[in-house]
Amino acid sequence: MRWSELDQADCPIARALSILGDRWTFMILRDCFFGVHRFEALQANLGISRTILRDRLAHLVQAGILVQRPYQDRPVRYDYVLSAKGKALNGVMLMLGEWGRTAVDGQPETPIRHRHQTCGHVLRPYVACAACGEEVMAKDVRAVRAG
Amino acid sequence: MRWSELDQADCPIARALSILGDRWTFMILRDCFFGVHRFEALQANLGISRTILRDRLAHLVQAGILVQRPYQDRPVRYDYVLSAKGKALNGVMLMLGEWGRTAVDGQPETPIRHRHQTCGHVLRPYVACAACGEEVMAKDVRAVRAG
DNA sequence: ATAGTCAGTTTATAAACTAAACTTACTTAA
DNA sequence: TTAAGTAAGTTTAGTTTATAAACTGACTAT
Repeated sequence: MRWSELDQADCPIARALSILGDRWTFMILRDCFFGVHRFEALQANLGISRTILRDRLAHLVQAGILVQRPYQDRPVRYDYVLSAKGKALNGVMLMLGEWGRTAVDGQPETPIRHRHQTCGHVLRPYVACAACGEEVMAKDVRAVRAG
Repeated sequence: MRWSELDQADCPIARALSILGDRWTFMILRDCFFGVHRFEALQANLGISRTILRDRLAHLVQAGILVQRPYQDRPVRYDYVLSAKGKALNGVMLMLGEWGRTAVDGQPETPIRHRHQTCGHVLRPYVACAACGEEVMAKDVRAVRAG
């Protein structure tokens, strides 16, 4: 099976990954969350090849995750900024960073990366259930398979 | 820059992605969360090539995310099951699925995939702050860049 | 004029992926 | 006791993708 056929899958995780699941797209989005918005800055920061960056940015724009916002004319140059759909990835990003800190590095107390502005504390994100507000543990989730 | 150099990065998201960020690893883990544990089952279910599956499973075992648990001898055959480190990805998986449902599909009411056993409701996961318990919005997170 | 910036495009080369057949080590049914 | 079947790979050949580095075009600043 080709990766490009994955958007047909009967599973929201598969469809999400058909957009985000390649080697650089997630990293580009991470930079967008950190305020890096321009081609040259992304290329220099990620060390990605320019060909692939062009390709991935075009995909993300087409998927409605990034939006091109011109910041000059003659020649036209764009900032690549997160749309609402892109900003909706915030939760995924936070949990991915938390996993990297705690599970991969084994040390949650790395140099501060996020602060929760509303309460002022260093952010330790966790996933909660909208119905009961409790933290969702893996063992308490009954997954129903369908593709 | 090569993808393989990414594990050196000074960012927990980058280090997480150096393990998970290729085209199939996340899909393999999704299947593990859904209870698919064997080579043939994963291969048939994902439609991935056997060469890549072998490679990715070996990587995940080496990274301590999956554990091989023998289920027969002569010849030895293994189940690939999630370790604690692997189970810690639960939050990432849930948020990724939620993003797929709401942002990509635009319809949160797809056929039920997860139920929260402790409260009995269909799971609508969100990311909360451990300090204040409030939902974490993208605008309320001050990200400090460092690589 | 000359150099510099930004966002690409082109090209040759290198790496990764796919599909399909093959291998090993068994088990079960005829 | 041969013949199929199962499970987990490995091998091979061919295709697809990615990389690095140079090049292009449209400007701006000195």
